[in-house]
Amino acid sequence: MQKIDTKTKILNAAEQLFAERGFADTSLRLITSQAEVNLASVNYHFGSKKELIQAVLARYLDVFAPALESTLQSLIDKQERIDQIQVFNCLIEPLLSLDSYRHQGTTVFLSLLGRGYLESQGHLRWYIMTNYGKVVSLFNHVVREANPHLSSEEIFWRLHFTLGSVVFTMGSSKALIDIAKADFNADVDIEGLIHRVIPFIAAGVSSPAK
Amino acid sequence: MQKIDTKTKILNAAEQLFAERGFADTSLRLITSQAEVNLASVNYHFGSKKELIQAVLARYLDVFAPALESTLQSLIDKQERIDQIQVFNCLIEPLLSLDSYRHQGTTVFLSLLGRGYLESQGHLRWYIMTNYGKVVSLFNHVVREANPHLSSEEIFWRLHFTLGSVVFTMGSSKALIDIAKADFNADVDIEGLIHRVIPFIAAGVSSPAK
DNA sequence: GTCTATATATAGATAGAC
DNA sequence: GTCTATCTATATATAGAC
Repeated sequence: MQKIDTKTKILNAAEQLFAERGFADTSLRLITSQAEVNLASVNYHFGSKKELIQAVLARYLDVFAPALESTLQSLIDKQERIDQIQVFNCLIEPLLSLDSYRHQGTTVFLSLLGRGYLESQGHLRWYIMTNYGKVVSLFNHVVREANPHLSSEEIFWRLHFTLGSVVFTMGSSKALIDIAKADFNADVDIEGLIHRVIPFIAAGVSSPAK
Repeated sequence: MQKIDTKTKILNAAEQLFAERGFADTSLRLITSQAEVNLASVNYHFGSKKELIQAVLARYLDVFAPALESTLQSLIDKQERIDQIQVFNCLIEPLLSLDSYRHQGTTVFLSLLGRGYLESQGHLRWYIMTNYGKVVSLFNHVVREANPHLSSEEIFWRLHFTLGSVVFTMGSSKALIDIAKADFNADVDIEGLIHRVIPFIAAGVSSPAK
């Protein structure tokens, strides 16, 4: 049994609860009792609940953003002509590697991302563009290369439709996986879900302009 | 100036605030001050915040569900072979008619739906299936007819991806429309957004099975 | 049905002993 | 760094006068 410091215990408990219940519905008392630490330690280590939320997200983004940048750069370096499906395949490994980084890391990260967008009234979007704008731009650029028939604006919208599919599904993935088990006797895990959603969004993004 | 009763004033204020800020972040005090009614009237008319949330959703679902059922039934009656894009076109009129039913009704409804799914930990899903299960099943049935190459399970997942695209985009539509204006000098309204998302989800849903 | 006043619970945050 | 105890604000909900 390794010793985990208080700061990490708080982050671990907070990310699970935030992902499951959302930010507003998760009190500091719930987090600290789950983490088995003292209530006051949250403010000591993080200053406020808002800063705790940022720290939880940053821990994932600091792993995910460089990983995605790396797979995208490999794709760019490898060949001239970039194929649509390859672009989205670039997401798979960085997303799934979060599952070995943290228990259920992929689901947690995507849930947090979705909740952050919907609950924070735009603050998260600003935070991500400010701190991780480089890889967002790179992803945009590569999608554009793969879809020369689409305008920047059309790509802007379609990438948001994509984001919606992914974060909404992952945000309810626990419930959906249970339903799939009950109704279809199907065992789906997060990896299976990602492999289902990639063809869906790839087809949507590269569909002919209206 | 027509006279609006207290109950309706509360519903009108609540739906706007719930759609913009989410359920947990919207207090009864905020609702009643916006509605210019007394705080105690919420409990008098609705019993509790939870029942108010249900009433807000029910007001939309009671309009939307029969309208969708009607357009789907027309499609079934009209012809033998059902085309994929026609199925999703069945959504357009029932969704847009909410905009004349209530100010920004389409956006509000889809925001509430998305937030309900993500914030209520499955209660809303149960509520919808219990009270409006008939039209959900009908929609599922028609999608299946239009996509005989897909299994029920595959359709189950793809319709959730679809739902995610729609509710996530609409839930942030105000911010996204602002960004589109700033970055692309594009004027997009809710109708334009729906006409953008329909081809996206239609392509995704009917894409070849993996 | 609508109001004031208040009961009751819970939230985030902090002071100060150890 | 960690604890107990507590401050302060705000939440939902209700009792009872009008």
